[in-house]
Amino acid sequence: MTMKYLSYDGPMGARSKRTVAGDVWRLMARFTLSQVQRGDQFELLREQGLTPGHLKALAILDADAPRPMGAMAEGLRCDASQVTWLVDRLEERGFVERRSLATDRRVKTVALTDDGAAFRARVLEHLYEPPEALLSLDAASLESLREHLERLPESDGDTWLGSAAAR
Amino acid sequence: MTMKYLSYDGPMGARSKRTVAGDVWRLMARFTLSQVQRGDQFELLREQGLTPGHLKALAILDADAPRPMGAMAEGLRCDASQVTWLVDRLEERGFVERRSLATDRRVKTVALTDDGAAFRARVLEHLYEPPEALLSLDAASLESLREHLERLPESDGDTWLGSAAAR
DNA sequence: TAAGATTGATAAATCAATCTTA
DNA sequence: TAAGATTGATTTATCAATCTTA
Repeated sequence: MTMKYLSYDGPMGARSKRTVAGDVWRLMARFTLSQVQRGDQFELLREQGLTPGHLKALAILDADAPRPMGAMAEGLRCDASQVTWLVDRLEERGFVERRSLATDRRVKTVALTDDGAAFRARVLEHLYEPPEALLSLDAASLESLREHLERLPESDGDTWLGSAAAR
Repeated sequence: MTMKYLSYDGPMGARSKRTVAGDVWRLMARFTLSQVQRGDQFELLREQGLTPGHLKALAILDADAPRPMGAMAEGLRCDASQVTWLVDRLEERGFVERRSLATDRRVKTVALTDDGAAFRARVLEHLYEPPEALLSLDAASLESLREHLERLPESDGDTWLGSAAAR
């Protein structure tokens, strides 16, 4: 409020809002990224010699609907060659299988196996476990956070685990 | 409330709190990671042919206090050899310089140059700019988010940009 | 020709030697 | 011997051919 005359972003409200948004972004990014870096979420994957990219690949597969590799690359926001590599590893472990598409023989689709669907479920459940640090907040704070975070716009696509490469 | 008798996490309060925390974690992680993946924050770095790891390295340097490479590896939670590589690139661009420590000639410290300090400031400022999506929330929501996020415990160390490698 | 998947080349990370100084 | 930095080997990503089918 004391900076009213220093603002050049427009009226006081706008300046203040941007500042608060900056604080929120810094706090949220710091917390999330330092938690992700701890990597507890990826234990199960590492046991299998897989990377966070493989989790992302599993996450965008649907047990009932084999998905073309090209569509996976789009969903993962990564290069087609990376999908080749990811699917190679997943196939070696018996989590997915490639199928040829009868209607267009250029296309290969990727289908989850039963093992793959089970592993996918376990690893996603583990991923979604809230970090201990969050539980140090009281119930009312958590409710409030949920309420406001729910208002954020959806990011387009299904890229919430970061690039296939990111960890 | 309808699940009271299914809970095995203890009293209803505990079960409910963990569930809410899970929602918060999912919402927060999804938002943060999809924003980071867009990579707008790293434009300035890419122009210089540098990676998010280099930003992290710059971020933990202090213009007034050269830092031993070993201490950087600790701060960055990465291998010493990665620090060698990061500092090589930063030195090529004139952003830092290696110095030998007179009191222990095994140690090399890394000092920001004037150019490095200026670049560090620009790039951090850019990084801290809140994403547009956050500004779609109203001022009251943002204030509430800030208030509650501020209660989160500090992550130990200064690793908030993720591993030196992560993007 | 172009679309879709793969292979090969390079970049950026981790892990295991190596080399210098304490 | 051990600590600190570097170099080399391997893994995981990106970018540029290549190979097959439409």
